[in-house]
Amino acid sequence: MAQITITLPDGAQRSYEAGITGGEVAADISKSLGKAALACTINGEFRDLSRPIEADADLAIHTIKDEAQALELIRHDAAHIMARAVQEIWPDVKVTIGPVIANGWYYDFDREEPFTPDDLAQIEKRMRDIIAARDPVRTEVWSRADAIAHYEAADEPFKVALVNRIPEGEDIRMYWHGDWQDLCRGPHLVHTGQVPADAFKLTRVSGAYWEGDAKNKQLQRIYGVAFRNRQELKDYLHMVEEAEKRDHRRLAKEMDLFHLQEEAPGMVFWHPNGWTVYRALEDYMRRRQIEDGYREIRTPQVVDRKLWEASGHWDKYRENMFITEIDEEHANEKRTNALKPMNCPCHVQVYNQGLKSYRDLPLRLAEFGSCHRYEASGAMHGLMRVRGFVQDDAHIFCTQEQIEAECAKFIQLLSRVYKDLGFDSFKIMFSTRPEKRIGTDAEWDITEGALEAAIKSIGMDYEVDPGEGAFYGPKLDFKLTDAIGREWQCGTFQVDSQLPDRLEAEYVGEDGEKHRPFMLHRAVLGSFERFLGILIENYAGKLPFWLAPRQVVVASIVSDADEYVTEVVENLRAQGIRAEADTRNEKINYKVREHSLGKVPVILAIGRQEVENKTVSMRRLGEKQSSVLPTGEVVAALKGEATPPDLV
RNA sequence: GCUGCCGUGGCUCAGGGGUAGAGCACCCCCUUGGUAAGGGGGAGGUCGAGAGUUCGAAUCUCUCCGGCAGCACCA
Repeated sequence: MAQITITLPDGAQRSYEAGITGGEVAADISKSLGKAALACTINGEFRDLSRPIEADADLAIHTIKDEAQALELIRHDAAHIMARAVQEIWPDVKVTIGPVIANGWYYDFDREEPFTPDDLAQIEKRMRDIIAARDPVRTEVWSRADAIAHYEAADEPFKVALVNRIPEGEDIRMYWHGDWQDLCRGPHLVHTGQVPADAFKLTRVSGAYWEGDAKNKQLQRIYGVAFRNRQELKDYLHMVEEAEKRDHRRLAKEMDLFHLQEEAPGMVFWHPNGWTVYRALEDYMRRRQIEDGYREIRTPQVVDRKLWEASGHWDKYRENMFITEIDEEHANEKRTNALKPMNCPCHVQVYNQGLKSYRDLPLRLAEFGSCHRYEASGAMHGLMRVRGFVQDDAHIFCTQEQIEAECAKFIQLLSRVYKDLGFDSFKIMFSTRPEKRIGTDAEWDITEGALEAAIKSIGMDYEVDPGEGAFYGPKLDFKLTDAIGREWQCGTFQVDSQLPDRLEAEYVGEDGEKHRPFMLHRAVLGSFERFLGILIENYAGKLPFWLAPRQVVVASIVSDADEYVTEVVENLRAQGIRAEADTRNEKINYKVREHSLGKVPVILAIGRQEVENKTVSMRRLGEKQSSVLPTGEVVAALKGEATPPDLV
């Protein structure tokens, strides 16, 4: 038998007979490692411990201490154990796929009856039985024909489809524990007892389409989460709770920002507090854009279908549009209008008024454009996905040569804005021509080429997202990362030669001839509604001072202080600070609690001493301590803090 | 839109075939109290809408509307 050399991560080398397995090496190194081993990495490939090693190799043995590998294995095996539990309880349920996802896994089943919460409890219990049985995991490589024959005999049509999809040359691998068997790439644990019985939880059920396609059959998906030990599971569940606390829908109630109601699904009723934040953000954006050479315009919201037919929206986008008709009884003319879902066609109308010269380009037309889109009922979500919203939209009409400079200028604006709003990093995605598109390949070559040249010249990293462009042109999408690591796609920059063509935009060039301009669609925030949702969640409601709806509450401790409280509020307001008095007949504890829950950044408490000394007792949100300071000093300091970042 | 769950006073929620309950908020009274809920009293709901079953429906059934979670969608 040939001898091979196994090199361990610390550089140590050991000699074994060819065909030895990772598990045997682990046991040979030490008895305890043999027991603790979960899986291994052979020459960089994540493998079962039972995989024979036929030639010299680098080998790493993984135990529960290797977090990434251990979690992958635990979650993956938990998925299999769950599928087995389900089939043991309901033998007629068909299995499909069960991948590992963030924090856990899911498995899709084909079953007529949906799973109920009681079912979940029953499945969990059966899973613990399987774990307690410590069934060894065994694997074999099968031929495609055998695998298909097996799954046809077992009446598992989805597995047949999966086997057929495995590329030629790749192993078709079967796994067993107990009598249960599944098709899987692996690797898996050594036995089912290595999944911690007290560190997983089935979290929810939902429908999910086979192959993610709404045209296909809907399956029943069960989600689970799994960790290495009970504490990690507890920590995770705690984190989920914390994330729920920063849900903008919940905070909106606590802070009295806005509400939604049945009569206008997906349309926001902004309350005074929420609208104050909205306006602070809008005013800021307006200043930033004007500073950057944009001209602001305003275009109609209800527009005849003729324009949408010309732009292509009637054809490509109608199912997402609100269509309006005038009541026949009263109308003496009959026309069909649509609420605008986008601003671009209207902006071209503004551009088209009067003959444009190359000297007018680039022309940057901005609009905080109110748009309406008929979103699927299940898509709506607080402020994040609404049917009526306002974009910080603008269209730049320019020549091909100007695209690069405009792109650079836009990214500079976007970086500045994100930074001002508390987001330090963002990712750029470059989306190229999609399957369904208008325009010729030659036109796409031009727009894609121009956009990629622009992003390259800026020298920032970007990822390519093939086929994800808009139907009229390629785009850059900008994804920012929030305080708890979630990514949000907000900004966009799109190159379009189609719409200027369809709506016949033109300019007179140096040569005296008429030319088509390019049109750059761009937004920094995306929609104000959504961006405010992101801001609220990012700051967990504790908005920066300049954005806070109520910046200061001045509260009296005794009613003798009421008069001075009013005076201080007037002083603050004179400096443009959003201040309110709280002279209610309540104790200071009560007032502090209420305004803290309302996320007011600064509370100024005033008692007899403060009145006497012309001071205030200042307490900042989140701090336990308060400090007594001269009123004038506090007003001046807060005035500084209230200044928006672009005016500092 | 699809699957599941949910819809009770302003908010959070309990109840559940015999015509409604709590806490908080609100109003009134007492209390003037130093940094996250002082005390007492009062008012407030045809239980999402419509239809059906029943002697009787908020409670059971169906349809619709809305919400939540996920899926699909997000040019």
